[in-house]
Amino acid sequence: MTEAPTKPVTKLRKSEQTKRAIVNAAREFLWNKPFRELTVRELMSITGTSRPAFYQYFSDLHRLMEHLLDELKNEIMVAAAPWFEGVGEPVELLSRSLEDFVQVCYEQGPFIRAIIEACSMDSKLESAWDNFITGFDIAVCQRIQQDQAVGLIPPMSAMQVAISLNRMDVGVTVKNFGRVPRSDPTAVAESLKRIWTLTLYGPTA
Amino acid sequence: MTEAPTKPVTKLRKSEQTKRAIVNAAREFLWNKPFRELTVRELMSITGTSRPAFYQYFSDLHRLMEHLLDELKNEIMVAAAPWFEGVGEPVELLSRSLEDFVQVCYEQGPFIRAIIEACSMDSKLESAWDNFITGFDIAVCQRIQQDQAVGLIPPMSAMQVAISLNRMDVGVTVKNFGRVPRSDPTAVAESLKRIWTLTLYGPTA
DNA sequence: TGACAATCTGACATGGCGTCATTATTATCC
DNA sequence: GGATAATAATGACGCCATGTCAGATTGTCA
Repeated sequence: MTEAPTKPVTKLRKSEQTKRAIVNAAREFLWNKPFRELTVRELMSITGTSRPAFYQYFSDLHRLMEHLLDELKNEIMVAAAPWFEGVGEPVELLSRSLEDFVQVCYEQGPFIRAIIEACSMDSKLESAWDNFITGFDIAVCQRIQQDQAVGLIPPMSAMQVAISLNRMDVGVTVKNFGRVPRSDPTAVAESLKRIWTLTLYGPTA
Repeated sequence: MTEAPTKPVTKLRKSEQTKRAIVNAAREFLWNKPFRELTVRELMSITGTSRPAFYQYFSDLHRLMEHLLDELKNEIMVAAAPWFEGVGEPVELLSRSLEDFVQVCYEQGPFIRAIIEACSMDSKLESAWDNFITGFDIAVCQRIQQDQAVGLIPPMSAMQVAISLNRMDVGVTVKNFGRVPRSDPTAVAESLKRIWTLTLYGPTA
């Protein structure tokens, strides 16, 4: 995904290996400590190699976070897919999607928080995150309009509601799963499911 | 509020004046540019005085943001008060509180965003913000439980729902009002009112 | 083995930060 | 109004993290 297509197949063993080591070190660090305390020196001291070596793989720490964001995107998209694409009982689908979504957020909580915190410090990363979540807004909006067309969801500003519910998910994730020890994901999922379904489909739980 | 009670009344003219100038310069800056671009040098160049002078009033930029947070707290509290304390039709009160709340968020949007962004960079400011919003969580939670006791709000985890709805408000504020040009506050308020009332009081709009 | 490319490193320049000791400016009192 | 004490502002300093070299080291082929 990040690879250029015209790249020789051989000779990249060691390089990829070191890059992976850096990413792992970052994950290890960010699981327990906030992004603002992450420094290139400390990060590379975890991996064992020297500080300038970092810049061979990422132009700065924010690019590293962009890499984490890319990896996160995939996981999230898979989890949320059912409600977006699926045919079947909408309330049921939404419920399942939210459960899977919350599960991913639980597992990735500290990383998600780190990415969001890093956004405040870098313009490009901020744009990348904004693109990601705006895509989500649009997807939810379309799904709402789809169900509105068949009368399942009452008239309302689909986009505004989509934005609101998505921002809620993000905030709830950061609050409950952003730092270890994390909250119980079941209770969080229950609450989110209630708000989403009540807002969109009314009292049909 | 920030003043110590045992302070001589005289002799503070010039000092307060300069401090005010710094805060104003910060507001001017943050209305258009993100917090990460705010530097002590540039800030003081707006006021005309030299860089070290800044440290006579704030130990660093984050303390300055803490000051903005204090000023924000007051405005928000006043706006949200009706639903919290008031007696009367709960749905009506909630509706009014949300409208006033959204109005404040609209007016203060870029500052709110700046405060939140600054939180990522400073542990103390982060705590201050967390205390603020946690207080809000508790207040909302209590209000929910109060209405649950009389059967107006169905059984649900009051605290989880309070947290979720509050995080939604924050996220929506940052998204819609965080940068100029800002969205139309009426549409935003409509959407929030819908979600809050549907979630808590069911279809009674 | 020789030599070429990939990878790493020590050393440097930059820029913002926060803190002095010192100077300039107020404010107060006689 | 002028002297004096308190308060405010300044220039210069050291610190720390960053990002970038040129050069050394490593690994891999012919």
